[in-house]
Amino acid sequence: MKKMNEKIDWRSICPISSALDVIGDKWSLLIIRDLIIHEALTYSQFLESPEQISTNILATRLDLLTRLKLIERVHPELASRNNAYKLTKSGKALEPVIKSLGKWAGKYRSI
Amino acid sequence: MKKMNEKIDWRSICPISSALDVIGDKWSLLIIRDLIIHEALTYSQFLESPEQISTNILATRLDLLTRLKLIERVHPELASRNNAYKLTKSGKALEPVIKSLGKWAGKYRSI
DNA sequence: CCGGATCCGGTCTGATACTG
DNA sequence: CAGTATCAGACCGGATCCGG
Repeated sequence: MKKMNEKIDWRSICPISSALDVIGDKWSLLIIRDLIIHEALTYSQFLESPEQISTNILATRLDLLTRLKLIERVHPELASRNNAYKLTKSGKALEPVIKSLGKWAGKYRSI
Repeated sequence: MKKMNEKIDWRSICPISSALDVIGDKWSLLIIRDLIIHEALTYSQFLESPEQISTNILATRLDLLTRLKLIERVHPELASRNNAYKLTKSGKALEPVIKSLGKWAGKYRSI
């Protein structure tokens, strides 16, 4: 551990390491972005996203995000066919993060 | 360093995709976090971070972030020895993103 | 068809050793 | 101190296959 003698609030920044399994992955964030925009999406609807995620990657990410409880099935009682995914409460709570990220990108990474 | 995936550039359309070049990578984000906290750090100081980045990864990430103009050398006129890195203006502008991410992690991901 | 699972070549990662 | 070189293994992603 490093010394903590700064003015910035360390505790609001340090948990970043724990968030890395979510935001440290490109595809996971894109899935969350899509769900923020569209509320609920099926497996094949994710595949239609412009970024062209491949099926195996999508499957592993959906599984990961489900186990992390950031997303969940819209109708858990149904079979997988035509079942959609939506954000959980903690998944929705990422919206400010994604929005501030989008704001930054629009300002500093526009072409 | 070469581009990792040279396909159709959807990043020009979606700002989030464009931002994922930076924050879609675990180590890049940690480097930026460290620089937000410490203002300026040398190569070996990065290596002391608790996450234990390895030397080759650190070198490639510092190079990537420099080329993206998110970080820069504190004394460009000096040789690399004892030279530190700091955030550029656009790098600093990521602070709100990182803070909101930290806030989310602190609330929804137990430390 | 839909929601994945499996296979496989190629790329990237990261621990370690090494160099100026 | 600030990086390279190396190399095995993990991971990505495209194609294909499979169960319901």
